[in-house]
Amino acid sequence: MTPLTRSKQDYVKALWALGAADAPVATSRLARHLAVSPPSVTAMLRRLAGEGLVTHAPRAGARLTTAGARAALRMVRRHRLLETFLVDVLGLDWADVHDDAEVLEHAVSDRVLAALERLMGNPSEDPHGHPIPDARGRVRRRRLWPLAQLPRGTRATVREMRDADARRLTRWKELGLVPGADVRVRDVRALDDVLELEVAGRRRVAGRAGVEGVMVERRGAHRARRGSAPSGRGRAHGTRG
Amino acid sequence: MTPLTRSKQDYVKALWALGAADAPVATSRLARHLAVSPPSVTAMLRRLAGEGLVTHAPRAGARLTTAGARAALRMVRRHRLLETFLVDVLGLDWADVHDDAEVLEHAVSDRVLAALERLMGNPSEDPHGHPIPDARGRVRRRRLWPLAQLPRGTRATVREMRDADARRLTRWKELGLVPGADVRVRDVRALDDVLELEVAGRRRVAGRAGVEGVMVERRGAHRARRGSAPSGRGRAHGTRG
DNA sequence: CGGCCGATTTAGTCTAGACTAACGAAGGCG
DNA sequence: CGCCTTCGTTAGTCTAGACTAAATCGGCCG
Repeated sequence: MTPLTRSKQDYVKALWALGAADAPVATSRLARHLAVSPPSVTAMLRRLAGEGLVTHAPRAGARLTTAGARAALRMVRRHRLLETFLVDVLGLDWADVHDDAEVLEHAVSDRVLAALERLMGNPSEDPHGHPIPDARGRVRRRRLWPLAQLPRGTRATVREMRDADARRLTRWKELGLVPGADVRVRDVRALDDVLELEVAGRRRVAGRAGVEGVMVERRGAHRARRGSAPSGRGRAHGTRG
Repeated sequence: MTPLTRSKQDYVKALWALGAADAPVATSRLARHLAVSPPSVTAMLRRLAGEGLVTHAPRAGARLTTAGARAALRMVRRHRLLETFLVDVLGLDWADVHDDAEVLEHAVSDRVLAALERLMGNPSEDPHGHPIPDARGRVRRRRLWPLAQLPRGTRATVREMRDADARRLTRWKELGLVPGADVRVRDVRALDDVLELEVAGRRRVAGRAGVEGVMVERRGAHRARRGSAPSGRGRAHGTRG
C-alpha cells in the first residue's frame, strides 16, 4: 500500500474527529473542518474510498473503514505524543502547541516517534488530558461528562480539554481548569447560562459556552442522572487535540 | 515574500552544498544531487531566479544570490540542529539521522527550533562536527585538510565527517574516526592508495577513498606544504551533513 | 572549418490537490 | 403537489513540481 499523503492523513484524522460513534460525516462538515471547499472533499473521499479507507455512499456522507480508523488513530497517536513532547520536554505553552504538532505529526518517522516516546517514559495522556493511543491504535475509553452540563452540587475531576483554540485554553488554565483539577458545581444559573464553580478551592464564574469542551469525571456520591448522557467523543467543535 | 516550498528549500540547500567558493553549479550536477531530471532543474532554477534567490545565466549554471545563500544557511542550520537533537537528546545513531533531519528541517517551526536549541544549550557543532550556523546565518570557518591527503608523519585532530552515507559513518566510528579523535599518519603507501594511521593510539589501515570526507585540523610542528590546499568546503560527493 | 557529443533547454504530459461555476437531488413549506 | 433552498456533485481550471522526448548550443577533435 502506498503511504498516505499528508492531505489524506488529514482527511482520515478529520473523519475520525468528527465521526462520533457511527454516524456518517457530512461533506460540508468535513469541508469546514479542513478549511477546504466541498468539491475538494467529494473528490478526496472518492480517492480514499478507492483505497479502502472510507465508505462513501454518494450524498450520504462518509465513514471510516477499519483500515481508515487505524490510519486515523495512528495520526492521533502521533499528534498527542508530539504535543506532550512540545510541552513536557521543550517547555512550550500547552495552549500553543497544536499547530506545531499538526505539522510535525506528518513529518516524524516511526523511529523518531519511538525515541520521543521512550524519552518521555511512555506517557499515557497528552497535556490536554487526551489519552494517547498505543502503537496498535487502542485508546483508553473513559466515562466523561461535559462540565457545562453537571447539575448543581456535583464534584468532579477535570480530565480533558477538548479544544484547540489557544485563547480558550489559556483562559481555562487561568481559571485553574487543567487536567487533574478538582471542581465543584456550586450553582447553575440556567437562565443566565452561568455556572458558579469552585476550582481547586477557589470560586469561579463561567458561562456555559465558555467551558464547552471541558470534560470531567464525576466523583463522590452522585451518579449520572437521566438526561445527562456520558460522552465518548466530540460535540460540535470537536476533538481536535 | 512567499515562504519557500519544501522543494525550493531543497534546491537552495543543494546549491549551497555544491557551490564551493564561487563557481556556478552545473544543472546536471544539481540534478544528480537532488535525484531529479535535468529539465526539472532548469525549470526550478528559472522560478528561483524569479524570486531573486539565484542567478541563472542560461547554459552557464546557477549561483546563489545573497538572499539565496541566506535561505540556504537557514536550512543548514536547521538540519544540523536537528541532527544534534536526534543524536544527543533522542539517542539515535549518528550514522543514521540524516534522513530524519532532512524531513524535519522543513517541518519544525522557528519556535520549536529555538526551544530545541535552548534545550541543548546552544550547541556549536553537530554530531559530525559541522559548525552550526547562528540564527543570522553566520558559520564558523576553519582551516581543515582532508585526512586522505596528509603527508606521512602528520599529527592531526579529526574535526568533520563530510558524508551522509550511514555505512561509511558507521565504519569511521568503528575505526575511531570521530570528531575530536587524534590521528597520526604513520605511513602513506601512495601506489596502493593506502594510509597507515594511528587513531587514538591504535593502528589502523584505510584506503584513501575510504576516508574521503574525513576532515582534520593539523597539529604540532608541521605546517601546510605546497600543494596540499586547505579546503573550505565540499569535494565531489558533498557536504550534505 | 565541419562534425560530433554531451550538456542544457524547450515542448508537451502527468499527478495530487486545490478552486469556482453550475447542475441536480431532496426535504420543508406554502 | 409543486417550489425553493440547501447540500452535494459534476465539469472545467489552476498550480507546483515532476517526467520523457526532442531540439539546440558549444566545445573539442580531426
